[in-house]
Amino acid sequence: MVALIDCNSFYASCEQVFRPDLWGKPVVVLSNNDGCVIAANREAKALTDIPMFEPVFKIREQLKAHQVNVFSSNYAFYGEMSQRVMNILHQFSPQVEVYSIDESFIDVTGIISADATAYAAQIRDRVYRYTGLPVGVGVAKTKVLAKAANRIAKKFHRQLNTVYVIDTEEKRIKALKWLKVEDVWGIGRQHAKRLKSIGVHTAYEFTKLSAGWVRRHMTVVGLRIWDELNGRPRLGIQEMPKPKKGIGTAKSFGRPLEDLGLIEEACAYYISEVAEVLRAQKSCATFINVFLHTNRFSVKDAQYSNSITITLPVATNDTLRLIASAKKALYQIYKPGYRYKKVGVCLLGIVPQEFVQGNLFHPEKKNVQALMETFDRLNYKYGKAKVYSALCGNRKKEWQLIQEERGPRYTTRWDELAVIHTKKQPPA
DNA sequence: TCTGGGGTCCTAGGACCC
DNA sequence: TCTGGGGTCCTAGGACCC
Repeated sequence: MVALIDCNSFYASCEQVFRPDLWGKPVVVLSNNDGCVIAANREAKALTDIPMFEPVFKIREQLKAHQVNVFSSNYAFYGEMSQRVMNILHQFSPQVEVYSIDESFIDVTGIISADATAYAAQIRDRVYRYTGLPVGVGVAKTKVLAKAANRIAKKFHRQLNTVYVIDTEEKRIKALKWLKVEDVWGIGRQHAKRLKSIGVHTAYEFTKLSAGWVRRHMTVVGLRIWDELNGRPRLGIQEMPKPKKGIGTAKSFGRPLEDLGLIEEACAYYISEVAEVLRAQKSCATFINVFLHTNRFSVKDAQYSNSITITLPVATNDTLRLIASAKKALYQIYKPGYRYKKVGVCLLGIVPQEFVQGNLFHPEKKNVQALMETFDRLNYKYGKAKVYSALCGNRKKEWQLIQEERGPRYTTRWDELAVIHTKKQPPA
Protein backbone atom coordinates (compact mmCIF):
# COMPACT_ATOMS: atom_id res chain seq x y z
CA MET A 1 0.00 0.00 0.00
CA VAL A 2 1.13 3.51 -0.74
CA ALA A 3 0.10 6.79 0.84
CA LEU A 4 0.23 10.14 -0.89
CA ILE A 5 0.55 13.09 1.45
CA ASP A 6 -0.06 16.42 -0.20
CA CYS A 7 -0.11 19.85 1.45
CA ASN A 8 -3.27 21.87 0.84
CA SER A 9 -2.62 25.07 -1.14
CA PHE A 10 0.97 24.77 0.01
CA TYR A 11 2.39 28.25 -0.67
CA ALA A 12 -0.72 30.00 0.58
CA SER A 13 -0.79 27.81 3.69
CA CYS A 14 2.86 28.62 4.42
CA GLU A 15 2.07 32.32 4.31
CA GLN A 16 -0.69 31.81 6.85
CA VAL A 17 1.21 29.70 9.38
CA PHE A 18 2.79 32.61 11.22
CA ARG A 19 -0.09 35.00 10.52
CA PRO A 20 -3.11 33.97 12.60
CA ASP A 21 -4.76 37.20 11.52
CA LEU A 22 -5.06 35.69 8.03
CA TRP A 23 -6.69 32.44 9.08
CA GLY A 24 -10.01 32.06 7.32
CA LYS A 25 -9.23 34.89 4.90
CA PRO A 26 -8.44 34.66 1.18
CA VAL A 27 -4.72 34.41 0.39
CA VAL A 28 -2.99 34.12 -2.98
CA VAL A 29 0.67 33.74 -3.90
CA LEU A 30 2.12 35.13 -7.11
CA SER A 31 4.67 33.70 -9.52
CA ASN A 32 8.11 35.19 -9.97
CA ASN A 33 8.03 38.80 -11.07
CA ASP A 34 4.58 39.00 -9.49
CA GLY A 35 3.22 37.82 -12.84
CA CYS A 36 0.31 35.46 -12.20
CA VAL A 37 -1.56 33.80 -9.38
CA ILE A 38 0.03 30.39 -8.75
CA ALA A 39 -1.50 29.42 -5.42
CA ALA A 40 -4.73 30.24 -3.67
CA ASN A 41 -6.17 28.97 -0.42
CA ARG A 42 -9.68 27.60 -0.13
CA GLU A 43 -11.18 31.00 0.63
CA ALA A 44 -9.52 32.54 -2.43
CA LYS A 45 -10.50 29.63 -4.67
CA ALA A 46 -14.10 30.22 -3.69
CA LEU A 47 -13.91 33.63 -5.36
CA THR A 48 -14.69 32.60 -8.90
CA ASP A 49 -13.49 35.82 -10.48
CA ILE A 50 -9.91 35.09 -9.35
CA PRO A 51 -8.86 32.14 -11.50
CA MET A 52 -5.52 30.42 -11.05
CA PHE A 53 -2.71 31.38 -13.46
CA GLU A 54 -4.45 34.59 -14.34
CA PRO A 55 -2.08 37.53 -14.90
CA VAL A 56 -2.28 39.79 -11.89
CA PHE A 57 -2.68 43.01 -13.83
CA LYS A 58 -5.97 41.72 -15.24
CA ILE A 59 -7.54 41.02 -11.85
CA ARG A 60 -6.15 43.77 -9.68
CA GLU A 61 -9.62 45.25 -9.15
CA GLN A 62 -11.12 41.96 -8.02
CA LEU A 63 -8.26 41.27 -5.63
CA LYS A 64 -8.83 44.64 -4.05
CA ALA A 65 -12.60 44.31 -3.93
CA HIS A 66 -12.45 40.98 -2.09
CA GLN A 67 -9.63 42.16 0.16
CA VAL A 68 -7.47 39.24 -0.90
CA ASN A 69 -4.10 39.02 0.82
CA VAL A 70 -1.49 38.91 -1.90
CA PHE A 71 2.07 37.59 -1.49
CA SER A 72 5.03 37.41 -3.84
CA SER A 73 6.57 33.95 -3.84
CA ASN A 74 9.12 33.28 -1.13
CA TYR A 75 10.89 30.07 -2.07
CA ALA A 76 13.49 30.14 0.68
CA PHE A 77 10.63 29.95 3.16
CA TYR A 78 8.52 27.37 1.31
CA GLY A 79 11.52 25.11 0.76
CA GLU A 80 12.32 25.08 4.45
CA MET A 81 8.71 24.41 5.49
CA SER A 82 8.65 21.56 2.98
CA GLN A 83 11.73 20.08 4.61
CA ARG A 84 9.94 20.08 7.96
CA VAL A 85 6.98 18.19 6.53
CA MET A 86 9.17 15.61 4.82
CA ASN A 87 11.15 15.00 8.01
CA ILE A 88 7.93 14.13 9.83
CA LEU A 89 6.90 11.67 7.12
CA HIS A 90 10.08 9.68 7.79
CA GLN A 91 8.59 8.87 11.18
CA PHE A 92 5.82 6.96 9.42
CA SER A 93 7.78 4.93 6.88
CA PRO A 94 11.40 4.19 6.04
CA GLN A 95 10.52 4.59 2.38
CA VAL A 96 9.67 8.14 1.45
CA GLU A 97 9.70 9.53 -2.06
CA VAL A 98 9.71 13.30 -2.06
CA TYR A 99 7.81 13.89 -5.24
CA SER A 100 7.62 17.66 -5.20
CA ILE A 101 7.90 20.58 -2.83
CA ASP A 102 4.48 19.83 -1.36
CA GLU A 103 3.87 16.11 -1.78
CA SER A 104 5.40 12.75 -0.95
CA PHE A 105 4.59 9.12 -1.54
CA ILE A 106 5.37 6.78 1.32
CA ASP A 107 5.33 3.01 1.25
CA VAL A 108 3.10 1.78 4.05
CA THR A 109 3.03 -1.89 3.09
CA GLY A 110 3.15 -3.92 6.28
CA ILE A 111 3.08 -0.75 8.35
CA ILE A 112 -0.48 0.38 8.03
CA SER A 113 -2.77 -1.28 10.54
CA ALA A 114 -6.18 -2.80 9.97
CA ASP A 115 -7.65 0.65 10.39
CA ALA A 116 -5.86 2.40 7.55
CA THR A 117 -8.05 5.47 7.84
CA ALA A 118 -7.02 6.01 11.44
CA TYR A 119 -3.37 5.68 10.47
CA ALA A 120 -3.73 8.21 7.68
CA ALA A 121 -5.46 10.58 10.08
CA GLN A 122 -2.52 10.23 12.43
CA ILE A 123 -0.18 11.37 9.67
CA ARG A 124 -2.38 14.35 8.92
CA ASP A 125 -2.64 15.34 12.58
CA ARG A 126 1.04 15.07 13.34
CA VAL A 127 2.07 17.16 10.33
CA TYR A 128 -0.45 19.81 11.32
CA ARG A 129 0.58 19.81 14.95
CA TYR A 130 4.32 20.08 14.21
CA THR A 131 4.23 22.52 11.28
CA GLY A 132 0.83 24.19 11.19
CA LEU A 133 0.34 22.99 7.61
CA PRO A 134 -2.85 21.15 6.57
CA VAL A 135 -2.38 18.06 4.43
CA GLY A 136 -4.56 15.55 2.62
CA VAL A 137 -3.76 11.84 2.70
CA GLY A 138 -4.77 9.28 0.09
CA VAL A 139 -4.00 5.60 0.51
CA ALA A 140 -4.32 2.84 -2.10
CA LYS A 141 -2.55 -0.05 -3.74
CA THR A 142 -0.83 2.01 -6.48
CA LYS A 143 0.48 5.52 -6.82
CA VAL A 144 -2.10 6.58 -9.40
CA LEU A 145 -4.91 5.26 -7.20
CA ALA A 146 -3.39 6.97 -4.14
CA LYS A 147 -3.47 10.20 -6.12
CA ALA A 148 -7.15 9.61 -6.83
CA ALA A 149 -7.81 8.83 -3.16
CA ASN A 150 -6.07 12.05 -2.19
CA ARG A 151 -8.25 14.01 -4.58
CA ILE A 152 -11.37 12.48 -3.07
CA ALA A 153 -10.09 13.25 0.43
CA LYS A 154 -9.77 16.91 -0.43
CA LYS A 155 -12.90 17.24 -2.51
CA PHE A 156 -15.11 15.81 0.22
CA HIS A 157 -13.08 17.27 3.06
CA ARG A 158 -16.12 18.04 5.17
CA GLN A 159 -17.19 14.41 5.36
CA LEU A 160 -13.78 12.79 5.11
CA ASN A 161 -11.60 15.27 6.94
CA THR A 162 -9.03 15.14 4.10
CA VAL A 163 -8.20 11.46 4.46
CA TYR A 164 -9.35 8.65 2.16
CA VAL A 165 -8.39 5.02 1.69
CA ILE A 166 -9.15 2.85 -1.35
CA ASP A 167 -8.72 -0.64 0.02
CA THR A 168 -11.53 -2.65 -1.54
CA GLU A 169 -12.59 -3.41 -5.08
CA GLU A 170 -15.93 -1.65 -4.53
CA LYS A 171 -14.19 1.52 -3.41
CA ARG A 172 -11.82 1.37 -6.37
CA ILE A 173 -14.68 1.12 -8.86
CA LYS A 174 -16.62 3.85 -7.11
CA ALA A 175 -13.60 6.15 -7.14
CA LEU A 176 -12.87 5.51 -10.82
CA LYS A 177 -16.46 6.16 -11.81
CA TRP A 178 -16.34 9.47 -9.96
CA LEU A 179 -12.91 10.57 -11.26
CA LYS A 180 -12.98 12.53 -14.51
CA VAL A 181 -10.51 11.25 -17.04
CA GLU A 182 -8.73 14.61 -17.26
CA ASP A 183 -8.15 14.49 -13.51
CA VAL A 184 -6.22 11.23 -13.65
CA TRP A 185 -2.59 11.78 -12.69
CA GLY A 186 -0.57 11.51 -15.90
CA ILE A 187 -3.41 12.27 -18.31
CA GLY A 188 -3.03 15.83 -19.48
CA ARG A 189 -4.97 18.13 -21.77
CA GLN A 190 -4.07 16.49 -25.06
CA HIS A 191 -4.85 12.91 -24.09
CA ALA A 192 -8.00 13.95 -22.24
CA LYS A 193 -9.26 15.67 -25.38
CA ARG A 194 -8.64 12.60 -27.49
CA LEU A 195 -10.22 10.28 -24.92
CA LYS A 196 -13.34 12.41 -24.68
CA SER A 197 -13.62 12.44 -28.45
CA ILE A 198 -14.05 8.67 -28.37
CA GLY A 199 -16.56 8.85 -25.53
CA VAL A 200 -14.26 8.16 -22.58
CA HIS A 201 -15.14 10.62 -19.81
CA THR A 202 -14.27 8.88 -16.57
CA ALA A 203 -11.26 7.02 -15.25
CA TYR A 204 -13.46 3.93 -15.12
CA GLU A 205 -14.21 4.11 -18.84
CA PHE A 206 -10.50 4.58 -19.49
CA THR A 207 -9.68 1.37 -17.63
CA LYS A 208 -12.10 -0.47 -19.91
CA LEU A 209 -10.19 0.46 -23.07
CA SER A 210 -7.97 -2.24 -24.55
CA ALA A 211 -4.28 -2.31 -23.65
CA GLY A 212 -3.50 -2.16 -27.37
CA TRP A 213 -5.40 1.07 -27.89
CA VAL A 214 -3.76 2.70 -24.90
CA ARG A 215 -0.30 1.61 -25.97
CA ARG A 216 -0.86 2.80 -29.53
CA HIS A 217 -2.17 6.25 -28.67
CA MET A 218 -0.59 7.00 -25.33
CA THR A 219 2.71 5.08 -25.46
CA VAL A 220 4.06 3.01 -22.62
CA VAL A 221 3.52 5.95 -20.29
CA GLY A 222 -0.23 5.76 -20.78
CA LEU A 223 -0.16 2.00 -20.42
CA ARG A 224 1.47 2.26 -17.02
CA ILE A 225 -1.26 4.59 -15.84
CA TRP A 226 -3.89 2.22 -17.21
CA ASP A 227 -2.33 -0.66 -15.28
CA GLU A 228 -2.06 1.35 -12.09
CA LEU A 229 -5.72 2.37 -12.25
CA ASN A 230 -6.58 -1.29 -12.69
CA GLY A 231 -4.79 -1.99 -9.43
CA ARG A 232 -1.52 -3.35 -10.81
CA PRO A 233 1.46 -1.38 -9.48
CA ARG A 234 3.81 -0.18 -12.21
CA LEU A 235 5.39 2.84 -10.56
CA GLY A 236 7.68 2.08 -7.65
CA ILE A 237 8.55 4.32 -4.76
CA GLN A 238 11.68 6.18 -5.76
CA GLU A 239 13.48 6.67 -2.49
CA MET A 240 16.79 8.02 -3.68
CA PRO A 241 16.20 10.95 -5.97
CA LYS A 242 17.89 10.35 -9.30
CA PRO A 243 20.74 12.73 -9.97
CA LYS A 244 19.52 15.66 -11.99
CA LYS A 245 20.11 15.62 -15.72
CA GLY A 246 20.15 19.36 -16.00
CA ILE A 247 20.31 22.26 -13.59
CA GLY A 248 18.97 25.46 -14.99
CA THR A 249 17.48 28.80 -14.18
CA ALA A 250 15.70 31.38 -16.27
CA LYS A 251 13.94 34.35 -14.86
CA SER A 252 12.16 37.23 -16.50
CA PHE A 253 13.77 40.61 -16.02
CA GLY A 254 11.94 43.21 -13.97
CA ARG A 255 11.82 45.29 -17.16
CA PRO A 256 12.80 44.65 -20.78
CA LEU A 257 16.54 45.00 -21.47
CA GLU A 258 18.34 45.94 -24.66
CA ASP A 259 21.83 46.43 -23.27
CA LEU A 260 24.11 43.43 -23.67
CA GLY A 261 26.12 44.47 -20.62
CA LEU A 262 23.16 44.10 -18.29
CA ILE A 263 22.08 40.80 -19.83
CA GLU A 264 25.63 39.50 -19.37
CA GLU A 265 25.52 40.40 -15.71
CA ALA A 266 22.20 38.64 -15.20
CA CYS A 267 23.56 35.63 -17.07
CA ALA A 268 26.70 35.55 -14.89
CA TYR A 269 24.54 35.77 -11.80
CA TYR A 270 22.33 32.86 -12.88
CA ILE A 271 25.43 30.80 -13.62
CA SER A 272 26.65 31.50 -10.08
CA GLU A 273 23.35 30.21 -8.73
CA VAL A 274 23.28 26.97 -10.70
CA ALA A 275 27.00 26.32 -10.19
CA GLU A 276 26.38 26.43 -6.46
CA VAL A 277 23.69 23.76 -6.81
CA LEU A 278 26.07 21.72 -8.96
CA ARG A 279 28.82 21.85 -6.33
CA ALA A 280 26.37 21.03 -3.56
CA GLN A 281 25.71 17.68 -5.27
CA LYS A 282 29.44 17.20 -5.99
CA SER A 283 29.10 17.18 -9.76
CA CYS A 284 30.52 18.89 -12.80
CA ALA A 285 28.84 19.98 -16.03
CA THR A 286 29.99 19.10 -19.54
CA PHE A 287 27.73 21.43 -21.55
CA ILE A 288 26.09 24.79 -21.04
CA ASN A 289 22.89 25.88 -22.73
CA VAL A 290 22.15 29.59 -22.89
CA PHE A 291 18.97 31.07 -24.27
CA LEU A 292 17.58 34.51 -24.72
CA HIS A 293 14.17 35.81 -25.71
CA THR A 294 11.95 38.81 -26.04
CA ASN A 295 8.47 39.21 -24.52
CA ARG A 296 6.25 36.82 -26.45
CA PHE A 297 3.09 38.56 -25.27
CA SER A 298 4.06 41.92 -26.66
CA VAL A 299 2.38 42.73 -29.96
CA LYS A 300 4.34 45.88 -30.66
CA ASP A 301 7.85 44.54 -29.99
CA ALA A 302 9.85 42.71 -32.66
CA GLN A 303 10.28 39.09 -31.55
CA TYR A 304 13.53 37.16 -31.37
CA SER A 305 14.65 34.11 -29.48
CA ASN A 306 17.63 31.86 -29.75
CA SER A 307 19.44 29.19 -27.84
CA ILE A 308 22.85 27.60 -28.02
CA THR A 309 24.56 24.68 -26.35
CA ILE A 310 28.33 24.66 -26.07
CA THR A 311 30.69 21.93 -24.93
CA LEU A 312 33.16 22.83 -22.24
CA PRO A 313 36.81 21.81 -22.75
CA VAL A 314 36.67 20.00 -19.43
CA ALA A 315 33.65 19.24 -17.28
CA THR A 316 33.76 21.72 -14.43
CA ASN A 317 31.90 23.27 -11.52
CA ASP A 318 34.14 26.32 -11.36
CA THR A 319 31.83 29.33 -11.40
CA LEU A 320 34.44 31.52 -13.06
CA ARG A 321 35.06 29.14 -15.95
CA LEU A 322 31.36 28.54 -16.38
CA ILE A 323 30.67 32.27 -16.54
CA ALA A 324 33.40 32.75 -19.14
CA SER A 325 31.90 30.04 -21.34
CA ALA A 326 28.33 31.24 -20.86
CA LYS A 327 29.36 34.73 -21.93
CA LYS A 328 30.89 33.39 -25.13
CA ALA A 329 27.67 31.53 -25.82
CA LEU A 330 25.60 34.62 -25.12
CA TYR A 331 27.65 36.72 -27.59
CA GLN A 332 26.78 34.20 -30.28
CA ILE A 333 23.04 34.55 -29.89
CA TYR A 334 22.64 38.18 -28.84
CA LYS A 335 21.38 40.51 -31.54
CA PRO A 336 21.17 44.24 -30.82
CA GLY A 337 17.95 46.17 -31.23
CA TYR A 338 15.54 43.89 -29.37
CA ARG A 339 13.86 44.35 -26.02
CA TYR A 340 14.80 41.17 -24.17
CA LYS A 341 12.64 39.77 -21.42
CA LYS A 342 14.52 36.73 -20.27
CA VAL A 343 17.91 35.05 -20.28
CA GLY A 344 18.32 31.46 -19.16
CA VAL A 345 21.17 29.09 -18.47
CA CYS A 346 21.18 25.33 -18.08
CA LEU A 347 24.08 23.09 -17.07
CA LEU A 348 23.96 19.71 -18.79
CA GLY A 349 25.98 16.53 -19.09
CA ILE A 350 26.26 16.30 -15.35
CA VAL A 351 28.92 13.90 -14.08
CA PRO A 352 30.20 13.11 -10.60
CA GLN A 353 33.09 15.38 -9.70
CA GLU A 354 35.47 12.44 -9.10
CA PHE A 355 34.95 10.95 -12.58
CA VAL A 356 35.78 14.01 -14.65
CA GLN A 357 37.87 13.21 -17.68
CA GLY A 358 40.84 15.58 -17.75
CA ASN A 359 42.02 17.42 -20.86
CA LEU A 360 45.70 17.54 -21.70
CA PHE A 361 45.37 20.99 -23.23
CA HIS A 362 43.28 22.51 -20.47
CA PRO A 363 44.97 21.67 -17.20
CA GLU A 364 42.93 22.26 -14.08
CA LYS A 365 43.79 25.60 -12.53
CA LYS A 366 45.46 25.31 -9.17
CA ASN A 367 43.38 25.84 -6.06
CA VAL A 368 40.11 26.21 -7.91
CA GLN A 369 38.35 23.70 -5.67
CA ALA A 370 39.59 25.50 -2.58
CA LEU A 371 38.42 28.82 -3.97
CA MET A 372 34.94 27.47 -4.73
CA GLU A 373 34.69 25.89 -1.30
CA THR A 374 35.54 29.23 0.24
CA PHE A 375 32.89 30.92 -1.92
CA ASP A 376 30.25 28.47 -0.78
CA ARG A 377 31.24 28.59 2.88
CA LEU A 378 31.15 32.37 3.02
CA ASN A 379 27.82 32.56 1.24
CA TYR A 380 26.35 29.90 3.48
CA LYS A 381 27.53 31.67 6.59
CA TYR A 382 26.83 35.30 5.68
CA GLY A 383 23.93 34.96 3.25
CA LYS A 384 23.22 34.39 -0.42
CA ALA A 385 25.55 36.13 -2.88
CA LYS A 386 27.66 37.92 -0.32
CA VAL A 387 30.72 36.91 -2.36
CA TYR A 388 30.40 36.79 -6.13
CA SER A 389 32.28 37.23 -9.38
CA ALA A 390 32.71 40.85 -10.46
CA LEU A 391 31.27 39.75 -13.81
CA CYS A 392 27.86 39.71 -12.12
CA GLY A 393 28.25 43.48 -11.76
CA ASN A 394 26.53 45.68 -9.21
CA ARG A 395 23.48 46.72 -11.20
CA LYS A 396 21.19 43.93 -10.06
CA LYS A 397 18.43 46.45 -9.42
CA GLU A 398 18.18 47.06 -13.15
CA TRP A 399 17.26 43.51 -14.06
CA GLN A 400 16.18 41.59 -11.01
CA LEU A 401 12.67 40.32 -10.77
CA ILE A 402 9.95 42.22 -9.05
CA GLN A 403 8.79 41.05 -5.63
CA GLU A 404 6.68 43.74 -4.11
CA GLU A 405 4.75 41.69 -1.61
CA ARG A 406 7.21 39.19 -0.26
CA GLY A 407 6.51 38.18 3.32
CA PRO A 408 9.23 37.55 5.90
CA ARG A 409 11.52 34.54 5.50
CA TYR A 410 10.47 33.46 8.97
CA THR A 411 12.55 30.31 9.20
CA THR A 412 15.79 31.15 7.42
CA ARG A 413 16.71 34.71 8.51
CA TRP A 414 17.47 35.80 12.04
CA ASP A 415 16.16 39.28 11.40
CA GLU A 416 12.85 38.01 9.97
CA LEU A 417 11.80 35.61 12.72
CA ALA A 418 8.17 35.55 13.74
CA VAL A 419 7.57 37.72 16.79
CA ILE A 420 4.94 36.97 19.40
CA HIS A 421 3.51 39.96 21.21
CA THR A 422 1.92 39.50 24.60
CA LYS A 423 -0.83 41.74 25.87
CA LYS A 424 1.32 43.14 28.65
CA GLN A 425 4.07 44.17 26.30
CA PRO A 426 2.58 45.89 23.30
CA PRO A 427 4.83 46.09 20.26
CA ALA A 428 7.39 48.86 20.53
C1' DT B 1 3.19 48.91 -17.78
C1' DC B 2 2.05 44.26 -16.27
C1' DT B 3 1.48 37.28 -18.71
C1' DG B 4 6.20 31.81 -13.94
C1' DG B 5 9.85 28.49 -13.42
C1' DG B 6 11.88 23.90 -13.07
C1' DG B 7 11.73 19.51 -14.33
C1' DT B 8 10.83 14.29 -16.53
C1' DC B 9 10.09 10.76 -20.07
C1' DC B 10 9.09 8.92 -24.77
C1' DT B 11 9.17 8.68 -29.87
C1' DA B 12 10.43 9.38 -34.61
C1' DG B 13 13.70 10.41 -37.78
C1' DG B 14 18.27 11.37 -39.43
C1' DA B 15 23.19 10.51 -39.49
C1' DC B 16 26.38 7.41 -38.84
C1' DC B 17 28.86 2.72 -37.98
C1' DC B 18 30.19 -2.22 -39.62
C1' DT C 1 12.06 -6.64 -61.49
C1' DC C 2 15.37 -6.73 -58.06
C1' DT C 3 19.40 -2.67 -54.07
C1' DG C 4 20.81 -5.90 -46.50
C1' DG C 5 20.60 -6.19 -41.77
C1' DG C 6 21.77 -4.86 -37.30
C1' DG C 7 23.06 -1.46 -34.59
C1' DT C 8 24.16 3.44 -31.87
C1' DC C 9 23.73 8.21 -30.93
C1' DC C 10 21.68 12.61 -31.26
C1' DT C 11 17.96 15.96 -31.76
C1' DA C 12 13.49 18.00 -31.99
C1' DG C 13 9.09 17.79 -30.64
C1' DG C 14 5.37 16.36 -27.82
C1' DA C 15 3.27 15.06 -23.60
C1' DC C 16 3.21 15.26 -18.86
C1' DC C 17 4.11 16.81 -13.74
C1' DC C 18 4.35 20.39 -9.72
